[in-house]
Amino acid sequence: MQYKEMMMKKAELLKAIAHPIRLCLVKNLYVHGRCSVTFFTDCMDATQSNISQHLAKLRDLGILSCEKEGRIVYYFIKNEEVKKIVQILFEEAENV
Amino acid sequence: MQYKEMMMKKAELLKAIAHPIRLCLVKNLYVHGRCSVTFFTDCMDATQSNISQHLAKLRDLGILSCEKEGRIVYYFIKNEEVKKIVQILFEEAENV
DNA sequence: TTTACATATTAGAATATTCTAATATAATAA
DNA sequence: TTATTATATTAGAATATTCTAATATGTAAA
Repeated sequence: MQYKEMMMKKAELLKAIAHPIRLCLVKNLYVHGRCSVTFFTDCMDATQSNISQHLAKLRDLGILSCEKEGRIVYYFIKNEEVKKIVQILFEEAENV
Repeated sequence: MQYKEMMMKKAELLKAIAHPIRLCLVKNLYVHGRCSVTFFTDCMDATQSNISQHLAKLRDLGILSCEKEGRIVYYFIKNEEVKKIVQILFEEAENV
């Protein structure tokens, strides 16, 4: 891969999680492993539509993946680099 | 610090480096330790003005710091979290 | 004491992102 | 069936980001 292209790809990865709501989504998924959309809608201060849009963005970029069980959709982190970054960002933090 | 506030701060940190040029800046600084503005202007495909603006943004956020020697300004990474993230992103990469 | 060099600043058009509101879809329960 | 629950999609206004072009500032060499 070319240098410039790599910078664009890595920057895109960072940009995907560089938003308070999306960062909160991936942090919860890092901690809990697997969460439903309703879980996020309940614990976060955002509408269902907005949560769903942010999840879709992360899914489209291949950062998250999901499994449907009945009418509940469970999300989880697919990208290992993202897991490492989340770990670094919150390793000394007390809150979950 | 409150949970939401922390998410905003961490997301802001990520957003600062979530751009191809700024990521390239911090990666070079991670590898070389200390670089002049001209160094970046030469090695990157962007105008002097644009490089300077991106450096200013990173400086304003406390991610970079700089020292002036004569008419040359040398930049370096101040934020340790950013160093760790850059390391993770490029640890397996062959290009520098 | 002017010229060249190194870097910073400003303004604003072009582009991208974000959220809200409304609606759609798909699965289960009544 | 019909209603309810869980999630997704769409449109578009509001806001933020990015780059270019022009100019300013500070330092050193001629």
